[in-house]
Amino acid sequence: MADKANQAAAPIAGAADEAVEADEVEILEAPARGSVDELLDAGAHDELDAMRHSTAHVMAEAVLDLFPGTKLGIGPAIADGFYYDFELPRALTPDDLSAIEARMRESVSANHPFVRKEVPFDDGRAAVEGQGQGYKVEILDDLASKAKEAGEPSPTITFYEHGPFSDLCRGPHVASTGKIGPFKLLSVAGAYWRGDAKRPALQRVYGTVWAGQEALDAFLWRRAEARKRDHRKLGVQLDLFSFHDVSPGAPFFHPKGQLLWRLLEGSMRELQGRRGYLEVATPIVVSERLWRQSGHWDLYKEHMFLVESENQTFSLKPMNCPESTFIYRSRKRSYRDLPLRYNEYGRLHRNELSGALSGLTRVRQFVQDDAHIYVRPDQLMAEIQALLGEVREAYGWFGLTPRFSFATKPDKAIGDPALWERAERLTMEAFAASDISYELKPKDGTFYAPKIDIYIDDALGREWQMATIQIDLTMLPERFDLTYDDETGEGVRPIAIHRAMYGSLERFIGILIEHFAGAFPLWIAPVQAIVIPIADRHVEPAEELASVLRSRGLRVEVDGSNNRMQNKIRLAQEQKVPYMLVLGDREIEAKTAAPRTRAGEQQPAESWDSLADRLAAEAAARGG
RNA sequence: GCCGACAUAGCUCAGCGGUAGAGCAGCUGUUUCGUAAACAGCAGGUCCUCGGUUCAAAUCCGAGUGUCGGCUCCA
Repeated sequence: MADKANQAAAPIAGAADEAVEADEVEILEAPARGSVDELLDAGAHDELDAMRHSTAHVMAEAVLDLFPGTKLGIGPAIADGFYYDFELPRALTPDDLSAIEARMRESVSANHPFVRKEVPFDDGRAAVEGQGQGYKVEILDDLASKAKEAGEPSPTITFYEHGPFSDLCRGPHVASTGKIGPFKLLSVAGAYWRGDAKRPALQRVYGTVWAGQEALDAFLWRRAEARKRDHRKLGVQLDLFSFHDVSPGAPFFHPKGQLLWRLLEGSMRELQGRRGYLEVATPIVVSERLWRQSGHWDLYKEHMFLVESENQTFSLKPMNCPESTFIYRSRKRSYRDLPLRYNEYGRLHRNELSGALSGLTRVRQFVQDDAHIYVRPDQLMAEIQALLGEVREAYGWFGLTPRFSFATKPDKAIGDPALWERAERLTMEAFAASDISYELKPKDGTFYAPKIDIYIDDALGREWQMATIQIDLTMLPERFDLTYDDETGEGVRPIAIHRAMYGSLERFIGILIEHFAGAFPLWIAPVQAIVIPIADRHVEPAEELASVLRSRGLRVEVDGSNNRMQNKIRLAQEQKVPYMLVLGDREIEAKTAAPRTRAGEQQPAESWDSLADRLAAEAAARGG
């Protein structure tokens, strides 16, 4: 992102350089003011970035003013705002943030111009060192050594000044502090200098700034909305799952959460059955010998849970792939056997850092809807095409539109280059044949496989990486010595495709909760309809109606409590039950029901049977 | 793992050195109601755990556990 921003900013910086020759000093023009949408439409994202970066400078000015002696780290523009890393004598509190914000507003009101100064390297380094800004000195020394490696002299460096504040900075900036739009400081968090746990921990202050008040408000609304939809909160509210300290990083699924899980799993099983997958199950506790053979032992050991027994070391499997090869090799395979599609709902354990755990999205154990497909090289393209179709179908169940990326051979890759070339070409042809566009990510594949990643944007416009398809040319086939006999009886290596559609079921459920804000589509709603009898005398008919609906496979509850109807509706609404069926004298007499949807829509009354047929059909159709 | 914050009833939170509180949920009773909260009563807590300071600790200090915000989107 920052790289992109910097590249995009390059022409501006170039123009500035020319002006510098004429005048020594260049003031960059401020971006045109307007809504963020206008800026984006105008392709002016980098100008918004310039403003964000400028705001970071103003924040640094304020912090330096309030906490003299503060050492500055870096302060870039980021996706929705900016941050700056500081080394401070004490931890910042929320009150400090307000004080910093107030001080920043003064600087903005003063409308200090941003002034660009270009100085020879050594002078700049001396100045920074004189200010006691050790981190900046380190940045400069890195620049110098990089230049030296490239056989170039130390570069000229630039400072940006506004008012009393001066900072080593590549720019660009807005013309003056007054051009900074409405902003807000958001949070403070720890961050290592250069992301390195061995280096000092700095305090990172995050803020956001936008071109206009509406844009800031919209951002803050999205942020608040995301908080409301937080799956950790909704999971408790909707009684789907809970977490307990006896097993950090692992959810306890309640009946409704487990039901949701089984519906997702069932739907995928149905698709896989149609596509000729064969479900397998492999052991969870596996000898370390397997991981030595697969190569995971060296690379992944510290993330594995180890178990000792009778002088042997076992691990809880962190991935399924090596084990499916044992099934492949359990008998001699013929070219006629392929493609062989093994799918497995395997429970995996990965010992993530305790600080990295978070709800359902970062867990220590999860289930992957994994599959390993062994194909002949001549079957590769057709199989990829089929897989792309599977992705589209499965994501369609949730009304999600998948986006695809394709990552090709990295520099340090293993395996036959000709095979790589062929696999990449066939994959691109499969995309073309499926009429699917994709983003090409050159050299971004894994060391053993070109890789297709699938992304979605959720209801709040957040991007999530979901499914993945890896075309494994060498890892499983070579390391586990997989072969099949071709027409001439000669042993040939198959290609192994690793694929997961949901990825981790846990994470997928977390994303669905946030995407739908807990209001699941009918087909996965744990309770699809609730019958609400108005008075006691209506409870028995309510049970009758529920039976009719249940006989069509619908998941139905009856609220037989002595609450008032209004309260029953409110509770059902809070549980995001798709259909509420209020039953009183009128309905019972006519044997009808008039559904109220959770959106508050009142649907016309219809007979119990036709209602049951309609809802059952809606559920069977899946779809978000 | 590291930095910072937080941990009080099932949930959301108040109390911040002097015997533990509210709303919601729960239970019991009354109410039988027409599309987002009927009324009353009752019950509910090793104030995360362990240690320390103090006449006295939910409150202050230390350690542990868990949760939350982060830990290159690089001048």
